[in-house]
Amino acid sequence: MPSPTTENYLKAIYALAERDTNRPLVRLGELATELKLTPGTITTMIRSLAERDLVTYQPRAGVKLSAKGNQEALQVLRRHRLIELFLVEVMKMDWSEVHEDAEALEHAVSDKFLAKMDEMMGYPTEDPHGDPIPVAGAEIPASQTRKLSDVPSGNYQLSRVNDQDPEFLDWLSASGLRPGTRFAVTSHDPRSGVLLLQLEGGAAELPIGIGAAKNIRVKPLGTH
Amino acid sequence: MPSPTTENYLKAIYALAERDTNRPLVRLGELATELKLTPGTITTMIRSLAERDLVTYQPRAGVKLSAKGNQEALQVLRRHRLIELFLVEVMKMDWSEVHEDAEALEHAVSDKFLAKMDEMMGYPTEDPHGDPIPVAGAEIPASQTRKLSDVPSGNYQLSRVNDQDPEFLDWLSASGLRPGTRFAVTSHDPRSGVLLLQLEGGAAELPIGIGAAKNIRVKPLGTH
DNA sequence: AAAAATAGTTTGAATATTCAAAATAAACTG
DNA sequence: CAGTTTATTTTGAATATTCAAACTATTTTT
Repeated sequence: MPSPTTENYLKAIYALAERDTNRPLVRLGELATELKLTPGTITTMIRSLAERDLVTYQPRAGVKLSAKGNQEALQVLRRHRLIELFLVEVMKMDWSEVHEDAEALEHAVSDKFLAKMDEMMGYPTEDPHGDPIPVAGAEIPASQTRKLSDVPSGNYQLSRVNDQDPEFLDWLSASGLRPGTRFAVTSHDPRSGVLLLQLEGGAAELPIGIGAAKNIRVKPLGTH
Repeated sequence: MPSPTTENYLKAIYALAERDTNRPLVRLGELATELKLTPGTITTMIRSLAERDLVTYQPRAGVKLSAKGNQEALQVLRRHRLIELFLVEVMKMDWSEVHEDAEALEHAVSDKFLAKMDEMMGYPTEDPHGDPIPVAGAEIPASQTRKLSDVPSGNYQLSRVNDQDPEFLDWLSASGLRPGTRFAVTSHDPRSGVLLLQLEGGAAELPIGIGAAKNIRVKPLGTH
């Protein structure tokens, strides 16, 4: 059984690789930032992960999850997301306050407890942020979504939110933006760095910065 | 925040002190057995706990929880027992399989999550084994119960079970013995080491060994 | 291409936790 | 009480994880 620390490294590598879709290698510096550790620590730990065949390590270039490491990472992710959903659905906690709790619990829940949660919620496939809940043994379908920051004007549905900052999540809910919400991008000004969204049923247009939009993934809808 | 390891030591000291009611000092050897660690390890760790004022340590004699250590221990116990009850009541897990899960989760749950569980179950005062759930800031009332192994013939109500072994717990439930169950002790033979119990509504008498009876605490009932 | 900036690695050290084995103290025994 | 047994402590060492600071490779600038 990998230690919590190991699990966190694998999760971070997975997340970074997915973030800027399909970068072949994750640089160690990114990991240092993500995990808030010093570069030297990362190098040391990555060496150890490589010895255990959890990652492929190319010194000075970066790391990549091995098949084994990927599987591990998906299991952690599954636990994390199932727990988040559980906290929101069953424990009635707010989606903005649920991430940290899940972060701790994901290293402590047994398979049995996990199975109970899963069953209790009817085998859900998405967590409260719209992220897919990996299933043991199954591939995660390559996401059909695009970053809100990269998208032309048109109609979209909010798919996932890749930022766990409670402030941000609160602002999102307050603005009516949740996974599943439909809206139109009415303008996108690269100079000011502001997009304007027209929510379904929303009166005024909602401005959102490019930086924030990077952490939001959307699914294009027909122009209907 | 004490580490999980620290929490486990404190919990173990508390449990051992309570077990043979009010021994002034817990010997390090008992701790070694309880925690399944070598004696040297215990000595080392106890020294560190003493430095942090969590215990009073008398070399070669034993340890005692300090006020601070006691408070810590009670908090861990509260978490543990609330979680056990939650797993049984809400997650529908069997009381015999719940201990290990709680053992892991007790170091990972946030105050918020704990509060939600507490509220959800209506602020319960006892866990599935009949053990009291400590409340922050409140004393635990000195238990009015006696060990089944020490008790004369008469009527009793099962109060607590101080053994987490799933086999044992399963046998107990199968025999109809749960916290709250009423029964009479009809005979107690110190030579054979067997007690006979007559369960309320139970047809035959139930024999139980002295060793097992030591881990069961009962409340005397009037001879009614 | 030499200089400067950036990213990554190495080294030496610290902390927390654990073990095995040797040393010591205390308790028990005849 | 001398000898043995048992409990505890000490010592030396290991593992996992982390840091700071010195060093090195790579990339970017000029």
